[in-house]
Amino acid sequence: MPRITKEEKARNRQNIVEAAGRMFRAQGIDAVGIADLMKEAGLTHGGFYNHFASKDDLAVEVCNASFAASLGVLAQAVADGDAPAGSPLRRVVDDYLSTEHRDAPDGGCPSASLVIDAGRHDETIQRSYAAGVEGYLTGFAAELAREHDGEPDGGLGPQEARAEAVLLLSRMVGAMVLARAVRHVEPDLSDEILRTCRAHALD
Amino acid sequence: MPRITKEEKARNRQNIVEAAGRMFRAQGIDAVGIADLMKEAGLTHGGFYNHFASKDDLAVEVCNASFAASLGVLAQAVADGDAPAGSPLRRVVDDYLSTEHRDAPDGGCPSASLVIDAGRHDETIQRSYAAGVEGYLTGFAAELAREHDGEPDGGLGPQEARAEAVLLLSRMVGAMVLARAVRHVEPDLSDEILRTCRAHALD
DNA sequence: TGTACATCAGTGAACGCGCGTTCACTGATGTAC
DNA sequence: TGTACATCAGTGAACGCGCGTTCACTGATGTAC
Repeated sequence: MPRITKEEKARNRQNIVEAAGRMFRAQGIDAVGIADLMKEAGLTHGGFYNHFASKDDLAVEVCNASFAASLGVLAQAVADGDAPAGSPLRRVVDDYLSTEHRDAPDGGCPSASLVIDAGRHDETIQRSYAAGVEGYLTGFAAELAREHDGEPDGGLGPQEARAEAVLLLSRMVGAMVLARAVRHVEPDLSDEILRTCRAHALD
Repeated sequence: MPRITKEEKARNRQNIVEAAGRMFRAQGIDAVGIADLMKEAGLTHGGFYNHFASKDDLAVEVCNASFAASLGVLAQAVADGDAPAGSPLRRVVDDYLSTEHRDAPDGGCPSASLVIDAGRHDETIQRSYAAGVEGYLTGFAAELAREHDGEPDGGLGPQEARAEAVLLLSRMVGAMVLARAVRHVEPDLSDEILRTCRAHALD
């Protein structure tokens, strides 16, 4: 059958990245084999190296793509502005700390799903991860400053907004990894962690 | 040379658990091989199964032992009571979110080092992990209630203390895993995360 | 536009490696008498 | 207490397996003329 169209090759590559995005986040980078991955993308394992120099190479691209997608969702929520359901950050926090996000790590925030994998792999992966975290912090800080703008006490200064962003991300990531770690054996505890942090994340 | 004394066997077993405690926390359960482990304990790999039925079996014991040791430190801090440096919780938080704890995961809190490993392994490991988390929460809640006791506004009710404990643990675990994930490529960001959360963890 | 040929994406067998686990063996310890 | 023997912790080679990666091969696509 091969050789294949250029467009088809590009589509195959895209499929690999997307399959890896889901699988790496759900199971961890090391737990996913090239063969599994390629099967999920509808291909056989041998062709992998027509697209990527190595598994780590793919992991970097996946990390970048996952953060880009995730930050896009954040930006969209902000762009939608204040809705009946509350401020954009309120909605972001509620979505983030939802049971749906906990139970579907394959589509979720890479800050939480890749937090341990990042530190244990290539420097290039760590750099991609760190850049993603920085992106989250910048986005949060900007929105925090905006939402507190024009308040009686003068709102939030840039350093305060940044500090609040760091606190917010730490709480959300911590709550999510803990909730995921205990969810199979202590579902009530898992729910409690999400619920409590949802209620107080924006304090 | 073998056979060996009963006491010596017990000591060897203890050495294996301690070596695994350090290595699993520092590198992750999957990243540590039986051979590495046994070498660190001063033995050869073949003897492993004289002590444990499987690697997962050891991991459960290590998880239990790590949490027990870690909770012992917490209890000790509480027993020492209020010192010049501040309340027991103040000192626990400062130690937890210190750069030393970040840079020496092999001796640190298993809530943070094993948080991803737990969810990806045996149910028995998850149960051990969940029990450890529950232990932390109970300890934090008790101490929080104690420290707020006799305050003008009547202190903290049990549910409030429990909620504060959940928030506190989530913040500390989140800050620590994030700080560790970015420390090699963005040391300033890593320090910032710790510093900011240290300053506000007890708000 | 049509033809001849080079390219190269996909296939699936194969390679080398390291892993968790098993095994035959050794010889000092533990124990029965 | 002394002796004979069974036990069993440690050793290191070996097993089977799955991994990341490589390779020879195929045949449709892309391209040069």
